[in-house]
Amino acid sequence: MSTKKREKKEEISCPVEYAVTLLSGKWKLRILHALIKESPKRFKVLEREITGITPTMLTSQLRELEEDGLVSREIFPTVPPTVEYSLTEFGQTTIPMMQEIKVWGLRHKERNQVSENT
Amino acid sequence: MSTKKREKKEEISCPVEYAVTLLSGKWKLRILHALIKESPKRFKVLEREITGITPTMLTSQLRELEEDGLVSREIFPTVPPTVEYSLTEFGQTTIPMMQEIKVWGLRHKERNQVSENT
DNA sequence: CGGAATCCCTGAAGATACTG
DNA sequence: CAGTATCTTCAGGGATTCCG
Repeated sequence: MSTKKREKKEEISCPVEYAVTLLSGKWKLRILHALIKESPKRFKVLEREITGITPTMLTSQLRELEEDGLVSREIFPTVPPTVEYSLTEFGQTTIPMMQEIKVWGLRHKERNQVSENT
Repeated sequence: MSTKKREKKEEISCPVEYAVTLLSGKWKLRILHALIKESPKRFKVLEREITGITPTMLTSQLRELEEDGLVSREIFPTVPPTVEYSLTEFGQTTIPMMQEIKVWGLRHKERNQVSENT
């Protein structure tokens, strides 16, 4: 059953809380990032790219991103099954946000390293 | 003990993963958001503003934000103890990112509501 | 007021096995 | 290949209590 605690999205007022609700977790942003870099991508490609994720988690996170309209899923009835994931048009609206997150991540990383190395 | 799983930050290469590691969780972004809106703020003020958070969580999240250099803590030895939290200079580098997150949250919220309410 | 410490429970997520 | 289903574990986080 995919009935989780995600159905009370309507009651949220704060936009930040809203975004957090949709994007929190270790993997959502990583998946979006991978799809922003290149899309569509196959399941296995995502799995290899997102280091540390398990297939189970990848599936569940992709499903949630799909539910939220950020990612679309296309199945090709080939003999070895092929499934491709793409950013939807709405998913692409996350690009500026993801860009800022990436920039900030870089900054913090550098900051951390100068204070820890040498 | 504050020994959590957060000490392997140095091994992370992906900037997005980096940011996620530092900001994941329901509360970090909410706290930053609250402090961006106004800073410094007292513990109780934060607790009231961030609906749903428990004092325990607020404390622990503030400690982690402090460790990561995003937030600073100042104690005033008044009779009823006063503790104020502020964004550090580095914490203020999150402002553009937070702004994008907020903007995106607003977008998604509106999008959701038109498809759910008449 | 602003915490720290403790107890406890739930649910997130890993491992494994099986299917189309 | 791309999943689904099940079982189990473990730690995040709530409630409560106590302290400076």
